[in-house]
Amino acid sequence: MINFEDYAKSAFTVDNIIFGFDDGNLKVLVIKRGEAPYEGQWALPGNFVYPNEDLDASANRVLQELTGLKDVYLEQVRTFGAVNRHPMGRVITVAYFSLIKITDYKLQGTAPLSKKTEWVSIKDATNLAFDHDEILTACFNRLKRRVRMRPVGFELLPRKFTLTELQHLYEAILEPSKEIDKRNFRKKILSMKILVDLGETQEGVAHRPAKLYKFDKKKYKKFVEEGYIFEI
Amino acid sequence: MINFEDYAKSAFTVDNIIFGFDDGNLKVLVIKRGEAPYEGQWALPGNFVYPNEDLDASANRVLQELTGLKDVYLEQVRTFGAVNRHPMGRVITVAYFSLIKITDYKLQGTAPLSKKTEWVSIKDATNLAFDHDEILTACFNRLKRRVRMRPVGFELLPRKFTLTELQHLYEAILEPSKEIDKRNFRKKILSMKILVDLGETQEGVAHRPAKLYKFDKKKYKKFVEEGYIFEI
DNA sequence: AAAAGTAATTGTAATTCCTACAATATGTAA
DNA sequence: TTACATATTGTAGGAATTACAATTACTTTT
Repeated sequence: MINFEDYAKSAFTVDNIIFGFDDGNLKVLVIKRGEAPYEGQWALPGNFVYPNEDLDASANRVLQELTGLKDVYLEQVRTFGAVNRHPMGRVITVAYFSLIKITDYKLQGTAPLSKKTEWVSIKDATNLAFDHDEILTACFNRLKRRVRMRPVGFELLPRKFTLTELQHLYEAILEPSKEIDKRNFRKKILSMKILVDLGETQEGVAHRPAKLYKFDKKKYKKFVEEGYIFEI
Repeated sequence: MINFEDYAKSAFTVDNIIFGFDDGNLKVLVIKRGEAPYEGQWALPGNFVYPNEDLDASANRVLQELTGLKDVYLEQVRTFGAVNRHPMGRVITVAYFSLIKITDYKLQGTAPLSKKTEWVSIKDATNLAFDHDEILTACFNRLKRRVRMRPVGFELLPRKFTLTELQHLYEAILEPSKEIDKRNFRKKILSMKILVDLGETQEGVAHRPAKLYKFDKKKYKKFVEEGYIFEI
């Protein structure tokens, strides 16, 4: 139970919007609130920033408490501070988003918290508590832009993936735009030379198995130093 | 004199980095601090967020108190909250930047505050108080990106401008990249059809006078609704 | 064993966009 | 009248983007 007196007249929090990709859909992790305000409603994961905690550290903590994961992609998006955004006082929140490999999360299994969590498709994540609809929209918009300018999409895929999976990821995120041409997408991605053909293929599929690739982070970094600019 | 007790254990502020364009150079407005900490050092303009004030409103207030201007381009950039960024306690700051027509500021003349302010070229704005060097860098980087994806450069120019002035503006902001080809720049900008030829020319110059243009905001908005994406 | 089903893989031509590059025009100052 | 300073304009070559469909490799069904 949070005692608001402890946080003085005003408080600040971080919210960490956790994105995952599963079953061809972009998903976000939501939490059912166990206490007022908005008890019983779904909300985005967040927490107060501790007095001796940097902002990024706080966002990472929220992630780790929920998923057990650390060292994942994390990006600050925007700070929300409308005077009445929190019914119990002035609370300013710094919004972050994380990109995780949803399979890793599944392996962790039980979340170490008693909170009820759920992955929901981005389009179904509405009517959230507080101003979380607005926060989610801002984070999703940022992700759409980010994914086109930096190779962060790989953070959402398993280490080994097929080109079709990668394309589906882009389609799920950029959705409203028209669908992507298979040949042109492959041409473009492969021409970047930041994927490694692992020489392996899919197993257990009822059709021609696809080749598996992985993202070559070191090579990408080297290219960046040489002035390369990722864009899709 | 600020009494830190009033802001409890932690406080939040906004910093508003005010950019102007003058004499072919991108400039920022800095303030000489009149009190501890960092007394006598240059700093970025900022202030505490009042209890009943939204964040954007707070940033606008900082701008207006300094320049008398309102209704100018304002954008939130990032929030800085390192535990020890402020020597007198935990202070989290939300960084914004504003783009103003420096000529308008000059007309205002005397700043209504007793603070000593100065326009300095972006490259000379170093050794600022607090973590303001880092904040300025973040805002400048954001501006570089923004100016290529949205037609915000016009906010820094007088209402009527020449194509050469516009090009110089882009060169000043994107500087480190190679200089822009005159013909290609004009072709590109004019092909966007978001500039209006005012049918007037420069006066008082010792050479062929250039045509004056203005940015057609309404037309741009209509194009955006039709799916147009500005890029330079 | 053959056929049907399913998704993976691959190339080319047309078009659009980007880049490099220099001569002429229009004003003021000497 | 000449010198000076900057404004204005076009074209050709190369690069990137787009549109578009047949063949391949594997599993499942008959």
